[in-house]
Amino acid sequence: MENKKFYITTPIYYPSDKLHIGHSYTTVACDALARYKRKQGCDVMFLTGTDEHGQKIQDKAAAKGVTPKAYVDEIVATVKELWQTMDVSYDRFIRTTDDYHVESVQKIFTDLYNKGDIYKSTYKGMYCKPCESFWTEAQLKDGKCPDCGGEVYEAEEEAYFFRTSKYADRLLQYYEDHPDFIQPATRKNEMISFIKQGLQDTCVSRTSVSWGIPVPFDPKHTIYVWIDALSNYITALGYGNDTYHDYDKFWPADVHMVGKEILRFHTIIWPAMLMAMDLPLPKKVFGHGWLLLGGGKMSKSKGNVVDPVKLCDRYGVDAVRYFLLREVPFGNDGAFTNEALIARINTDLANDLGNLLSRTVAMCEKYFGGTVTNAPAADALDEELLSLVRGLPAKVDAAMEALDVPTALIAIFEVVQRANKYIDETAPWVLAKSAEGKPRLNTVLYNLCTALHAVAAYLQPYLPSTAPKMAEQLGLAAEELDVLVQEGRADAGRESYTVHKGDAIFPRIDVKKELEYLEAEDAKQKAAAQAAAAPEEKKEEPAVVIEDHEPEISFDDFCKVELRVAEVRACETMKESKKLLHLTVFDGERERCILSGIAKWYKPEDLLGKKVGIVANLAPRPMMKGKYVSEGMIVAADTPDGGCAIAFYPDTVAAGMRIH
RNA sequence: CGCGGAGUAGAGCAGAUGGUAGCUCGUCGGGCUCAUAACCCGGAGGUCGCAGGUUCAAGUCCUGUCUCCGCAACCA
Repeated sequence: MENKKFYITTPIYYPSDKLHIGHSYTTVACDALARYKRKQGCDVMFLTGTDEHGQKIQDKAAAKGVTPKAYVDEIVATVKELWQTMDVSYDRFIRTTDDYHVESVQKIFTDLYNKGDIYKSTYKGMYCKPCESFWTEAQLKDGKCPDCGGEVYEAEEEAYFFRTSKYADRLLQYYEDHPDFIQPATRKNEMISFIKQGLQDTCVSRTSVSWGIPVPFDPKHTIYVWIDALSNYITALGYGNDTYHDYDKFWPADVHMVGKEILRFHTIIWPAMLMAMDLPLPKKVFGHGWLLLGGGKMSKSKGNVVDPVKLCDRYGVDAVRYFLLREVPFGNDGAFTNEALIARINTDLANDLGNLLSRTVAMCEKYFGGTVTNAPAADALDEELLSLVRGLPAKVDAAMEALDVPTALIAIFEVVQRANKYIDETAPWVLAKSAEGKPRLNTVLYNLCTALHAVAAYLQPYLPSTAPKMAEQLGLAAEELDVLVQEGRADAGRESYTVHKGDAIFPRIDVKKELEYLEAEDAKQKAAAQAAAAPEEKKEEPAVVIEDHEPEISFDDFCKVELRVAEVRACETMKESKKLLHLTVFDGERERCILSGIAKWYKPEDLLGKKVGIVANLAPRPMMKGKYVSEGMIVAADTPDGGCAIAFYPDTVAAGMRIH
């Protein structure tokens, strides 16, 4: 059999903060696929890494008083630790700050420039010098700057653009010729309609961001995310550099696994770049759903991130891996809850799998001193169990080929469930009571061992540390599991099994106790996030770690922010927007219009007549394509649930009073 | 106004090409005792968001409508 190759990638993660369980989800899914392919004998390249450039990291590092590189070095160390903790078997880890990547990216950029697919242009628009802002014709107010009302003039702000628009037709054609390119299929239509709305060329350089790869022939420009980040999938193989030499072997990639939020970049910009470079396109891009928490996407500022390290420490890596791989339906969003996590561990792993192994091994020892021998299946019940076992490889393979990991696991657990039922049907403890029942008893236990042998073998990619434990109890060498998967068989047809009882592979969790513990932990974390989000709050809050500090400013700088009390004189929802409230406030001198993105949490009547704090000297901002101008900002604190809380002043405070 | 997704048993979800409404958890009842108070069987529970329409037949197709959630315009 030829040695097939398999190249799979995770997105490269942005190390502005520690990674959370959502990142683990993507990466563990890739790991399962990579491990499965390796077991089948494929030559696998599993790539992951970090995307380390850009403004946000530059800012974060500055706030912390360290260089960007030092900042990301620290985070990247935690990323690698996380993958080690979670048994992620990546073959290569790329950092966009790696020298070889930088070298390749500069070559790619130059190459595309020479081919005419990257061109230098300017932002179209009018520039207002005092505001340092560009405006489109539509945004201008009477031909003047909508911010300050000053004169604007055409300016020549340079930037490089990639000709994405040129490839629109070829992309659509490609989707049609390769119906499996975008997975799952439902997302394909979104991409098609996005292209049909008309593609803009992509801005691929910035002059305002310094933390990045310089454009080699024009160093005041920094290469902006797309070309830098997306090309990691080929630079990591040695494209354009001499550090690696696997490009010919592994490109095109078999799968780019990405979150649905970045699917567009991977199915439009990246393929267009490859077309421009005359390189083959990846075979599949899979946009998976999100692991939702409390109905929303996880985010650090909401204080609702789940730390995978904590979970692994408490429940074991394989339990967490199993939850991630099993709980989220194929291609859909899934919810993370403590209850669901514990339920999965208890029901599937402890009750079904762990207990099956335990009872089987216990009976082998109790009735036969540990050794059961092969005997022909004599019964319809035996055949039912064994045929399910024999059908397992095909089911798992079909699911894995479709990248449907949960279905592969379901197939494996069907065998587990059938085996538990088989025990009930054959009632070994009854057979054990009579001498004439002994041969039958041996057959039953032997068949159970066979089923468990198959289960352990096929579980390896998903539960890499559990499978060997099972093998040990079943008296199998680790290689004996591999042989089955490699040959696509499930019925080992072994002469005999000599088992050894061991510890429970998944101890059952006390649900009530555990939920109490987890809720206490969550509350702790929320309090920390709340305090971090509103550091100016009172001291009675528990002491917590505050992240996102701003750099120190002088008192004079603070005084530049004119905070004032204002009275809400009118407040309405807007038919044009679900998120905005349209407020008319009196600031002591005049009424002004403020649009605030708080409609989700406040009703007009909640605010009407109230005294609130506003930023009074904030530059007016045109919104809704210039239909409205918002003249200020309501002062509000973030809340842990992602909402916000507005501070109200007592009626005794007159509108217009300064807030310090 | 726009684009996309979703509304099916208490909860969470399946239900290509229309033909007796399924799964997991929970619940109720039973069985078993080898096993991690685990395992196995059975029952109850749904007018499939609402209103029309096509059809011998619609959760499944069509029209309208309500609600929820994302995305983009817009949360200074």
